[in-house]
Amino acid sequence: MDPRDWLSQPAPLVAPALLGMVLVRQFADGLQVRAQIVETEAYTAGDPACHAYRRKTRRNQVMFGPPGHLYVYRIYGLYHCLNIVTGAEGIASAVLIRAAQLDCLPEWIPANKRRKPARVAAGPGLLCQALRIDGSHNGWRLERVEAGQEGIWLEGSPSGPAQWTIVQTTRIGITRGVELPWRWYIKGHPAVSRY
DNA sequence: CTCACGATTGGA
DNA sequence: CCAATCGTGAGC
Repeated sequence: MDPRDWLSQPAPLVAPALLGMVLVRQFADGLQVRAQIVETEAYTAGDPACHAYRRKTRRNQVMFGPPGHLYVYRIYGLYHCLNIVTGAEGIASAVLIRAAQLDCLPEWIPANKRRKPARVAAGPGLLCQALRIDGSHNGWRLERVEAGQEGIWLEGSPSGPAQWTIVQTTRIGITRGVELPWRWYIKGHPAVSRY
């Protein structure tokens, strides 16, 4: 299935389907880091917690664009958060990738002995740090590129093998739209940001 | 133009 | 519990 097709569904449908899929981060030097998505949240037009709730602005404009692109924003002036744009073009909708399990430990990860290797991407800010994703990637399209080129893409099938129990809860860290149950994670997974 | 605040994190 | 740190955008 063409990724563009299923990503054009509303974020609350795409978010749980992304669990278990692998976000592949490839660098120009040939290094590839694979991150299995274990926690997601959905944000949509009409959702008071969504950055695009009020209107289209320079920051949120990517969310109004076609699905399959990246919406990356800076948070607290310190970190970045990665979203995958979903839904029909013209309607703001995106899935926040909150946590993932990496297949290796990148050398640029700050040597913090307190954090277990399984948890280097256990949070949206940490995930962007681990995959070296920042504002320069805002608007990028999920697209497999050849070796030697920088790129970000998804692998695996949506809602792949139902080998885990998926838990659905309310979202984390927001002050509006707190009642919407639009957070999903793989039950018991060590890389989930918070339980 | 101003200024309060945030889809976070790490440390006290 | 609280500070770090700064772009955004709502409101004047």
